[in-house]
Amino acid sequence: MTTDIATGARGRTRKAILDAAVRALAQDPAASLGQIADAADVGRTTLHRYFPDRAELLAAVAQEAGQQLSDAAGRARLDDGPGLDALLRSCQTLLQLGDLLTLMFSEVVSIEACGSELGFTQALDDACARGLADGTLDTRLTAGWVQGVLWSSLYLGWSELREGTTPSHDVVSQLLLTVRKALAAPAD
Amino acid sequence: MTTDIATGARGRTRKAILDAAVRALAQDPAASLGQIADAADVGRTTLHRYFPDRAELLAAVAQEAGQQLSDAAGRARLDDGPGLDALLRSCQTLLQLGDLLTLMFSEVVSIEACGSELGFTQALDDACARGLADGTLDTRLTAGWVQGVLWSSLYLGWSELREGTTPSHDVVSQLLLTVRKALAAPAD
DNA sequence: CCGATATGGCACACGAGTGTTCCACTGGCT
DNA sequence: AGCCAGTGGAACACTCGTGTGCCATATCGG
Repeated sequence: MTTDIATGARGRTRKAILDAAVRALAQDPAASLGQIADAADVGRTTLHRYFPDRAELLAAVAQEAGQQLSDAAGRARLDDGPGLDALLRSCQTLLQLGDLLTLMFSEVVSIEACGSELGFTQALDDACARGLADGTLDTRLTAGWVQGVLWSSLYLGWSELREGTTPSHDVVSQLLLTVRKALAAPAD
Repeated sequence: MTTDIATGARGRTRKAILDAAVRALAQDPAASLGQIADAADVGRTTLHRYFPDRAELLAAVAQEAGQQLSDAAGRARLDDGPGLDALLRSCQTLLQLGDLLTLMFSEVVSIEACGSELGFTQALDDACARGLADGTLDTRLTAGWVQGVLWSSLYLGWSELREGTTPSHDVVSQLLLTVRKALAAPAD
């Protein structure tokens, strides 16, 4: 407990490196350790002191991503209410992951690898299945396709958001609108 | 004309290298020239004979992509009929680009760089504007967002297709269904 | 004040990818 | 046969990222 993972100087710089890694890798999936160290305002030596390998750094980033992912899923209350509403809520919370979304889509870290550990993937599957069963989702679509629409739309939203030219509110409203229209069961 | 770009042995191996580059770079955006040469069943020396630089190879790939892109756009007849229908047609033709889509999304090749030259970007913009004006597209959406939905859905469809687990016909039908529902103007 | 901890800079060795050069081989053509 | 374009392989030098070790410096707590 004297050297906890989040205590004092060690914890602070560790987090700084991790954050910088997410930022730098999102901007360039092949960013060198030197670039990451620079982004963290840290010497490359120090980076190696915390993460001996590039692989270990990536693993730590993946773990961090998994944590954020399951936090966002928790905030979305995936188990509550109609399936479609749960998915739309998760759109909003997942959008806050920011650069982590870029990392998942550029496959620097795999969604399955860090999401499955904490049951996130399972919760999302369940929400899709529930939505197809409770009549809120279009049954002409596969559960897998529904998830795919969610992720690709999320990526689109984050791209627009990162661009900075569209106000955050407009992005969210257009995102929710298109996803709902695309996935909702037909009126008749 | 004795040494045209597509004539005889030189043209054939050039095309083989280009195709292999698309394949290899789609699978791994950081593929080495050696890997590309292997994929083309060609010595690395030969590859350098055709494309002295890695940059030149990438430029050639981009040009090829631009050509394919504008061909697909032509087949989709972007200027004909209601805007929404034109976009749905382009979904189908663009899906045939295959690995080239992966290259565009992994930003090995930028859509703007190779698409703008041939007026493809312009034609797509026009189709979106026409759709918003003729009442086939949902006017609550931005033209930019409409294009974004098109591309991200296209990426989703190609991902499923490449996976190989879903039959081609099912992918196309789900793709067209979700895109149409997402972008179509509301019934009332 | 002093020691422990954390950090930064520097230098080194190592491997991978790249671009170049040179030479040998094969095929088709006259 | 000889010629020649096209090709493949080996060798080389160069760059860049990586991982390691060492030493000087700063900062915090006693």
